[in-house]
Amino acid sequence: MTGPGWHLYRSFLAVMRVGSLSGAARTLRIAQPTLGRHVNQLEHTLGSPLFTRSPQGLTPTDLALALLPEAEAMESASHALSRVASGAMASDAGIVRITASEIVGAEILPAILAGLRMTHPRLAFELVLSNRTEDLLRRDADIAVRMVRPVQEALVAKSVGRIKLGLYARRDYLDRNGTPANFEELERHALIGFDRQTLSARSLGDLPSWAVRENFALRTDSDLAQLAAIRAGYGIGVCQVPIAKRDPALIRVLAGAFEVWLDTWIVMHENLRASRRVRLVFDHLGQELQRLIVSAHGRR
Amino acid sequence: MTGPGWHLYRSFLAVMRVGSLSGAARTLRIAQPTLGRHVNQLEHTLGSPLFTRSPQGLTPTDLALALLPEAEAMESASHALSRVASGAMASDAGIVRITASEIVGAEILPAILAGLRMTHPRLAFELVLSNRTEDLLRRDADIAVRMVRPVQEALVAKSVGRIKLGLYARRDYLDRNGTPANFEELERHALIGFDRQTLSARSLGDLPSWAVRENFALRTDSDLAQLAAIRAGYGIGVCQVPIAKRDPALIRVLAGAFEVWLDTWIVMHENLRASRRVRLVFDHLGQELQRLIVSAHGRR
DNA sequence: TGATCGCTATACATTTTCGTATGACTGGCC
DNA sequence: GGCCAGTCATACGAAAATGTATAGCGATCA
Repeated sequence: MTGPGWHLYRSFLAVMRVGSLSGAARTLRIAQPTLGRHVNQLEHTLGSPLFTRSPQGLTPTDLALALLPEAEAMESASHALSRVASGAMASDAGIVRITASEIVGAEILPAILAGLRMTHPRLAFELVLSNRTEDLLRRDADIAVRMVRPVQEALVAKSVGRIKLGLYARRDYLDRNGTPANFEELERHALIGFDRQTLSARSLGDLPSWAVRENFALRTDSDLAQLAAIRAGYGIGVCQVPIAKRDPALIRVLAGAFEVWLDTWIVMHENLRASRRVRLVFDHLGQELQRLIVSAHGRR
Repeated sequence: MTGPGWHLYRSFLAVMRVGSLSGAARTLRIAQPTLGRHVNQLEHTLGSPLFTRSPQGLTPTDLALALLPEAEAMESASHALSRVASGAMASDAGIVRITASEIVGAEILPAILAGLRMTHPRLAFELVLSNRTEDLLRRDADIAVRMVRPVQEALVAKSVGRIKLGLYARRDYLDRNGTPANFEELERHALIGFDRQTLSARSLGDLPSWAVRENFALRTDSDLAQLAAIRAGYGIGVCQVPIAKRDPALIRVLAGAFEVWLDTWIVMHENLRASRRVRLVFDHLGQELQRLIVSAHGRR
């Protein structure tokens, strides 16, 4: 009827991650026999074994592998619940979990969050850097910064403008290799691009003809690695204009020919409207991002 | 650190729904003092009261209202977990939870599921009739029948063709009021349409000029009520062609002028790929829907 | 080959949680 | 006004879950 208690699945998750009863018991700070009983009980109610025991530890069965993502989803929900409950009384205390792309999360958010924490020192943040768009509905995060317009009805979305993308290289690279004047010349250069076609690459729409995998002299799906390569003078790559402007050594190339805009949204789950803490962060994030974008594009 | 146990929130949910400790205890089949202790403990760990007690029952505070959707999300995850675990060993036993639009769920699915249950009598189904598209990611259902192409990466989607929509009325209504020959004449008729603009109405794209709220002689957002009104001879309304064909009394009007196609998808969560039971239903549903659609449009 | 380390499984005392019984209170109804 | 049906709160014995201590087993290494 009403499924097994949550603590059974918590123990199950720990065993799946650690691989042994003893180790899992240590991480959960409970006794090992307790954990063993939990697993036994879960197996008993399910009617099938979850692990094959051995003196070296426990190895999961197919059933355990099938159950894993579901148990993880429940864990996400549990964490979300704890977050909402955490600073429920005070409006400016508690945890806010934010997801964003790697670039935004590493280059833009830290400064904004630092400012926010100056005025609200009781806030704490959790950052999840990923390009998956489903984090909010699964409640893996409270707030998301996304480059695509959200379509789900249960989400509260706010547009913060469009971020411009441009091609950049470090000054000394261009001094050594020359500055390309058109797309044809680009192919002779050390291009930095994606490895497999990632979501962030796809979101740019149809790719120009030179932007194919074979032309890239450095291929990686990590946007941060691409940025680092540009900064290291490796070659020419795509970079967000507001970020590139902070580094005087980075020079924009083919400014007239290559210019792409990324629609930027900040999104939160509808349920969190009532949480003043999340709203506070949501509003602040919206203001700062908006300010950042218009100021960067104002003095272009 | 690790939030309060799930049983506390389960008790919390029951109290929120029933409104009293005693009543909630009855629904959960536990003792009333136990439930009271649960609520007390939850309030203690949160640091704030959740309810204001009175001899008439408990009324929730703002904090309780904020926590409610989160706790419900966790309940959904818990149910999904139980479903996956339920018939884990056998491939054709257990519960499969399906969500679909009202029309599909009430007019099309029952027959298909009945056939499936003939060959697999140990299957059980749960039907959720709603037009919300987020049910799958929130794990409110295992399988969804949707009229929009899913965009989330975590979903496995299969197209089953396009369902045709047409304007229909019962024969005797047309005998009494005449058959419209063009859209202008349509406005003199008893039109059946939406009340507020619903999602299913919006998914049709831009609406024709006569399809505005003011022209409707019966306004409801329930697709089932619209269908019932057509069948009752109330007037002219939109109906799926495969469904209308089953009722000889329903006559299509303006067949050449009004014709809209609904892309139809059947979707399941990626996590459930390993579940043979869900796959079984997924495949069967896909086959039957596909068969239904092509046969209906073949002998048009 | 014997010592050691890590693992799981069992035995028993302890703590926590739960259920039954009961008291105290409020509101409606005759 | 007094009775009754409903509520929440408290007391105490019963049941369940947990922790400590220990035995048994396999792998590794000198």
